Amino acid sequence: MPHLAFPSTSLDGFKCETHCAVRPLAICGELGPAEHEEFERMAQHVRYGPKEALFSEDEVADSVYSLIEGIARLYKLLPDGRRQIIGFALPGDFLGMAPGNRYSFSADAIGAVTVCKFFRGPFLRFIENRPQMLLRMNDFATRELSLAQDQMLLLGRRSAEEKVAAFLVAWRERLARLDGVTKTVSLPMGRQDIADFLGLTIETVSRTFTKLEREKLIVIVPDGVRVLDPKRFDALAAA
Amino acid sequence: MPHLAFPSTSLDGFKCETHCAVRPLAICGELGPAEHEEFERMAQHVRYGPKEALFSEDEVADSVYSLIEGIARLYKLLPDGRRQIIGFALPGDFLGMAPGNRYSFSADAIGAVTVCKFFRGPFLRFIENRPQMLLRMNDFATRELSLAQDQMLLLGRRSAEEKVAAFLVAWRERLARLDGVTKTVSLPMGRQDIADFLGLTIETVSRTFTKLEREKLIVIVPDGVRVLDPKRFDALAAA
DNA sequence: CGTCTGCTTGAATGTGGTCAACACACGTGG
DNA sequence: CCACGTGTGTTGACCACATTCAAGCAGACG
Repeated sequence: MPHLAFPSTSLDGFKCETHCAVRPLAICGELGPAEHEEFERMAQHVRYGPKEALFSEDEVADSVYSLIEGIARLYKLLPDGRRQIIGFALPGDFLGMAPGNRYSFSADAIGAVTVCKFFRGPFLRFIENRPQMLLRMNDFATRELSLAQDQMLLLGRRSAEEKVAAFLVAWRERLARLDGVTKTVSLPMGRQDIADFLGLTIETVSRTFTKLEREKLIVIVPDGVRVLDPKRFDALAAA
Repeated sequence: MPHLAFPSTSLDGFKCETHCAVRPLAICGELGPAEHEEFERMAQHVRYGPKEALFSEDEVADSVYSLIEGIARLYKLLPDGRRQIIGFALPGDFLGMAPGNRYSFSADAIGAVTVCKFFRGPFLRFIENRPQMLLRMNDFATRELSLAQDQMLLLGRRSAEEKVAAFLVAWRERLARLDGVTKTVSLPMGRQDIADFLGLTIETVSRTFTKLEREKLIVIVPDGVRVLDPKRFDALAAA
């Protein structure tokens, strides 16, 4: 068993109004003060340590989650252990909607993670007569779907080098939404995670990073890369 | 230019109430008689011939579509022409929701196709105060997303043989929702389409079909396959 | 007939995978 | 302090699976 740094705990002192930097991006971003108050009362704020599971595939989906802080990996497994990471969740992302009554994938924390957790029943009752919330849910789902389709194109039709380049470009853009544009792209996930996201092996990912560095496109730094030639880089990753 | 068998035409005589066999599965499946009447008045019924485009990636997304009859392929292209089919749309499927104001993929008819076409503006106005419709849209999006995630697992982590087997199993299940369970799976799409859906080449798909036939798992018939050993077959495709 | 188009088959090639060794940064405990 | 773990990432040599390139076949249609 991997060590679980600290177990999930409810944080009573945590108030979304004051702490939640990603509020405008999150599912609750457009609620008025009164409604947000009510919404907030349904929420449980929960922390997870590195590698701790938020939920697992095939579990009964009793909760939905709004990620506030940290990064989670979302993945599916084959019976023999092969893993495909279907996405990385960032602050503001909404997790846990399932087509049936069970989760269709697993999610666990990469570093330390904080979420707003809602029980499915109350959550659904809250949104079911609020068209604004439903529209926002639709936007989220549509955006997720579009990202998934981009990823299908990547997985099915791009070479290893294109996969890595496209990943770095896309990841940089997602981080830019939160932190603003930077030249140094931080990569909180490990090489194995990147490999499982891109449908490659860890060795190929490692080799490709080195190759991109030899070609003077990036510099590898601790927990990230620095992009040297954004122009040429975007071209490699071009859609 | 590929020949366009017959141009899209509006069918005034077509009434959804009488003809639309997939009504219960479609987006409009839960509308009451009065609301459905209003909904129907916004719809344009349009037919497309083989290979005709319903819409294309990057076009302004002015319409949404409910597929009534026939099959469409949904795909994305890379600048150099590589294609990834992201899905096949069947009767009852809902198409054309985009994250921005442009389509994020292209769709064209495989055989003859009939759709209900709605202009985006009126459609959004119709649903925006109907939580029931919004919930249904959410269900559709969630289901699509889940399929997309399954496909990512397939594209990233399965071998050619597993891809083909999984595709046939999944396709058979989707057809079963419409036509009921059958041993003969009809494949209206060509080998190239299957290849572009599975992230393979046409040669590999063809070889794999032959291999599965040699192994007495399937028999290849005109425009489809007959599944001989469902047990062993499902095992190959196992999630 | 001849010419399409779609599909299959064969042989050669190459990209990414597998297996193995090694480097390096962390611990922890002697 | 160093020896010794472990986990993570890099690199090399070899190999296999799927691709590429090329040819051939069957059916549809003029």
